[in-house]
Amino acid sequence: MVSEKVRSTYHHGDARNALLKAAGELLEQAGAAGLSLRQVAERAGLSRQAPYNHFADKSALLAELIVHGFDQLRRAMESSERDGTNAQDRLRLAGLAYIRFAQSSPALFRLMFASELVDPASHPQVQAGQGAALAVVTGIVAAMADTADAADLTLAAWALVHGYAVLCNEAGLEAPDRGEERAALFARIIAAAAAS
Amino acid sequence: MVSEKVRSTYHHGDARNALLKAAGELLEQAGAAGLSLRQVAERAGLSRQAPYNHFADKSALLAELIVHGFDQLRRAMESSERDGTNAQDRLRLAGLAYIRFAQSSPALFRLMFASELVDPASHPQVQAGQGAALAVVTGIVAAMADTADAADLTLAAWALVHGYAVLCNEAGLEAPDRGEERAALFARIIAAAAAS
DNA sequence: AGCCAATGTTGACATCGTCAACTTCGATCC
DNA sequence: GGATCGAAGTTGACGATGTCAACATTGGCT
Repeated sequence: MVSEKVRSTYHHGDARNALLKAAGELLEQAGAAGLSLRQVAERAGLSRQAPYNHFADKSALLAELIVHGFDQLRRAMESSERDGTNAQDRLRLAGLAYIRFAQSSPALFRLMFASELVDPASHPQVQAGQGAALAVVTGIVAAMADTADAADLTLAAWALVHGYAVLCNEAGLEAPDRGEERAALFARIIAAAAAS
Repeated sequence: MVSEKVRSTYHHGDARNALLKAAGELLEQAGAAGLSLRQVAERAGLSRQAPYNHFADKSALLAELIVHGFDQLRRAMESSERDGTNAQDRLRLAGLAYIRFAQSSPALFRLMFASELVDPASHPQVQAGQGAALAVVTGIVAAMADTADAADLTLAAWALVHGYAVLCNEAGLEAPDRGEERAALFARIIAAAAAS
């Protein structure tokens, strides 16, 4: 099924993508700390050192995974947000997409917000990805509050959903099937704050 | 200043505490991933293997640090909460204590919510510490809402403050000196939700 | 005085990230 | 078409790490 075909040529042909794919699989399976470059290379059918032909070092590879993750997250929020009937509903759907993303890719989600492993400051692409994802939230909240409060409420909305997602994943806050009602609760809270 | 006194006896006398202290220092300095047991032992004036006389393995040592961290956090929230003039003000102060804790010990705070490094499920003491800290929030929020909404709002309050703290530390959300106004904002939001 | 469990130490091993040096190949120029 | 050159791939080596074993030292109890 997967690209397990034995490499017949000396050159791989698509090593970079193979490495990224292998890394993504190992990430969810072993966690970011347990992910070793050597295992990634082996799973991609390459030697230990091969990753260094395509990435500066381990954190550069992880940074690519993170960028891809923020892309997925942004797209998930954008596409589900469109189905909302009003601003509060759109915020609810975006929040739900955020929570679902964190639930379905917990290790990637953790990595995306682990500045210790991959410092966004030294990987500008990561910062850009974060910014693009946040912009979705900003866009929705702007429609709910007057401009004076929009920044505060955007921050609160992001913090609320992000905190919930983190606490569920890391502290076992509550069962994963509560996501839907929580997204509704959070949207209601932000809407109430916008109205007051 | 520190306990740098050369050990004259074969037995250290207070090895366990010395190891914990050294680990705590190295944690903030090198991060949880960069903290090595061997460095901890060396800093405590012991040999590589000495930690294994007092802790089952590396994660057991980290678990102890975490427990101590939750104790600090709970105490900080409890003591500042007492100065509040009403429920909203008490929530504001507890939130501020939470944010300040995350700012002053970022590596410890990260470790406390990194289930990948130290799984709370396999370290019951960690879970207990988390629960005790959360109980403070529960106590405050209970005074703001009728019992039907209390659980929802407790969860929201925790998520809001935690998310903000995480995003500041990990994503550089905003400058650390905004903590005070943010705590006030968050308390206002929860109060508004309780009233609606 | 003598023993024993707690505590401390060094030896050894597999694994990891990464630097160096070498090999192989495919595209480009005469 | 054959030489060439850089990109891509490979193995060797090193220091660091967590941890298992085996051994050394000691303080307290009998």
